[in-house]
Amino acid sequence: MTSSRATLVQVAERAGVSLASTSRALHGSGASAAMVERVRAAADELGYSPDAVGRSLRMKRTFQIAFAAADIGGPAHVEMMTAIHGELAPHGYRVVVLATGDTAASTADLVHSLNSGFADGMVLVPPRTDDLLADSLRRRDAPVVVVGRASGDHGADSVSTDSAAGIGRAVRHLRETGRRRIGFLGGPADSVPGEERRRGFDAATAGGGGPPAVAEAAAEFTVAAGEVAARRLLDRAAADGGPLDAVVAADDLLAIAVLRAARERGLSVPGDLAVTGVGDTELGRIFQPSLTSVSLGWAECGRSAARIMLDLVRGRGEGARRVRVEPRLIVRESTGGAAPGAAGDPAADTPEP
Amino acid sequence: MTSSRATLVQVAERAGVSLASTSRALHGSGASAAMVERVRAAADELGYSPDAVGRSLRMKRTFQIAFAAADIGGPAHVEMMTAIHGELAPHGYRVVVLATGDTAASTADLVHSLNSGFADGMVLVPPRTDDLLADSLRRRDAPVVVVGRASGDHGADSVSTDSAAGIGRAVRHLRETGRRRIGFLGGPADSVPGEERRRGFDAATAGGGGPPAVAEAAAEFTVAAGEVAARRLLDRAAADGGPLDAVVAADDLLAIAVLRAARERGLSVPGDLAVTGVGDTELGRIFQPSLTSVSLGWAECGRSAARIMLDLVRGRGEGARRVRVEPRLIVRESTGGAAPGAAGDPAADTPEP
DNA sequence: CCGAGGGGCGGAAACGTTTCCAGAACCGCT
DNA sequence: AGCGGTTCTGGAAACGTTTCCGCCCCTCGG
Repeated sequence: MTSSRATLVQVAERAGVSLASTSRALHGSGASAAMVERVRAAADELGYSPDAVGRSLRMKRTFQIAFAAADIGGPAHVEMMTAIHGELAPHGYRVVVLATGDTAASTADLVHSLNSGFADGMVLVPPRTDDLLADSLRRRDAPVVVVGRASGDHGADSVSTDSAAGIGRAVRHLRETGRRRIGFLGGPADSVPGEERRRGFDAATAGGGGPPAVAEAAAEFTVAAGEVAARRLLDRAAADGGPLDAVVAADDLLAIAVLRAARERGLSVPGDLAVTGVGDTELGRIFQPSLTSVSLGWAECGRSAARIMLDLVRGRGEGARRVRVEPRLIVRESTGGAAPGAAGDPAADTPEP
Repeated sequence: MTSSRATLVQVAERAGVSLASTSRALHGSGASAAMVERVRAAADELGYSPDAVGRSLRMKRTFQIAFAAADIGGPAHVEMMTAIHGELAPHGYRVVVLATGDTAASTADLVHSLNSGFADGMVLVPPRTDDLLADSLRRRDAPVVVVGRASGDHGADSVSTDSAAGIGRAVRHLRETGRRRIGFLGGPADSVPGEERRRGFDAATAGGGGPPAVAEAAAEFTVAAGEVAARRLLDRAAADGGPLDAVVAADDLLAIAVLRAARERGLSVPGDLAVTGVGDTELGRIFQPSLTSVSLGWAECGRSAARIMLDLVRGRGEGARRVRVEPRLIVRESTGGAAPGAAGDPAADTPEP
């Protein structure tokens, strides 16, 4: 906290030239070499650094992009945020993080707050959607890229992964490796991912000839909640149609909960029970047994969203784009895949598209 | 992207009152009830929302706080960021995330960039420190709170945990539970945390009567790098003074690497080998066996830093504060502690201060 | 009834920057 | 020498807001 900062006018005075020339010399073009030299020197002497706010006011651009999600600490959002930051920072954009809150209404409020112009655009991961949110999206002043399926036709661009199809791949993989009785451990049914993944499981198991598929839902996407639901799931299946030989979980944390419940009951994984998760998180990669998981490509979603956003704020928006990132199944030990040589080494994993 | 936004002048015209009164009616005080009513109505009709940039220019406050760390995706930084956001958002402040880069020089640049005034202050987690950074901190225009030990006396406030003392607690705990030959698996020796934790281990084991302590350092704080170093550590100890019965790792990821290496060699944990980590990450809580770990209270660090920052930007800065967060040892299965009833349930853990 | 005080309002000046516009200087060409 | 064109410079006007400073008028106390 030394002195109060030098302004452009002071630099101009010191250099003995006009304000306009000073500005041009520092940032714009159309200044002579001598002028640039002279102004640079004056600026250096004064320790001048341009004021971001003044510049924003004039240029009507803040060089900031907002990233909003319900829980900014969750692995999915962290991965996206990191990717977004990595994509945006080299172009001179800053990332400001916001929390949507759990409801669609609070999310709509957040979108509305963007109208105060503190950022040039927003990458939004809505936890839930409804008409109110769609309305809010339609009335926005700045570009918004929605990550994940968002209901209604707000005019916003979107990036999403077909997690339902991803679940389908997990089910197919289990069938192909000889599993017959597959259970589903889902998440909160009223959340965007919870609903979609459940739908994927139902679609993948519909029309199968065997005993009806059994499903349970955890109250939250956490190991603790998952463990309770996993016990219920295993018990219910055993009592009603025979024990499961595979569980598809809607999330890696839930899958790990299944792993723990299985160990409680003395079931070996993948011998007695195969388990798959969703998200391809570091946790699942490192856990023992390592976890077969549907990768939703969060980092890639983030990158795509950031790139679209960059186009939009630069005025290259041609209609609402809808980018889809392909889910991939990463086979590891929990469904009988090979143990990776070194943990965290992606080359050792077996992608199965 | 409907129409371009309404400004305060337009609201004033519509309400038929002066600009000054309009501003007062909406935000300030000293406006009659009738005036407030009238202006509110006009603002609503026009869908007015105040411009953040204009306001910032005038008020010389952006209502933004920067959070900067080397890898914003790491568990420590994520936990801090979440805590900072949680503390700041209710007071109307936004959080913008920045990456420092790996070196002290790039960190210094980042601190310098704060002089452009895009944020009112910065919470900084420097990956490495040197005189250049200290200089940069001394010349800053906006308040900075440094998290973690930062060398030199820059005048900035700081929040840190004595991780060296935390390592000491881990060593004491191992001694008290009958471990005799304790090894250390450290991180990069030239990083701030790597250096400090190594120092803590040396201090805790100095003067012990037994065979000299054995230590290895991983190239990075990752499981993969840790596994390589862990194998070296176990081999070297066995060849030179007898096998270890405990390993203190400088990080939870490194501790998990030790767990894997132990399993490779058929060592039971905690039977043959006790293992402790640092960071009390979710990964360690969930892993099997669950990991005894030194909690550095990252969330608390973040909260404290945010609170100090809030005081600073509000002008209540009385000299450089140095807050210390106490490390706590969380005893779990990997050193013989009880298995938690449900994963992630902190009440089931055994804190040992 | 008069003066002091205060609450409420409007005019205008900032805050720091970029950029439009007009003018000046200079160059090359006929 | 005259003229069209290019290159550079300076003046001034925004951008949207808050707040200082007068001014008016009302009220209250003497």
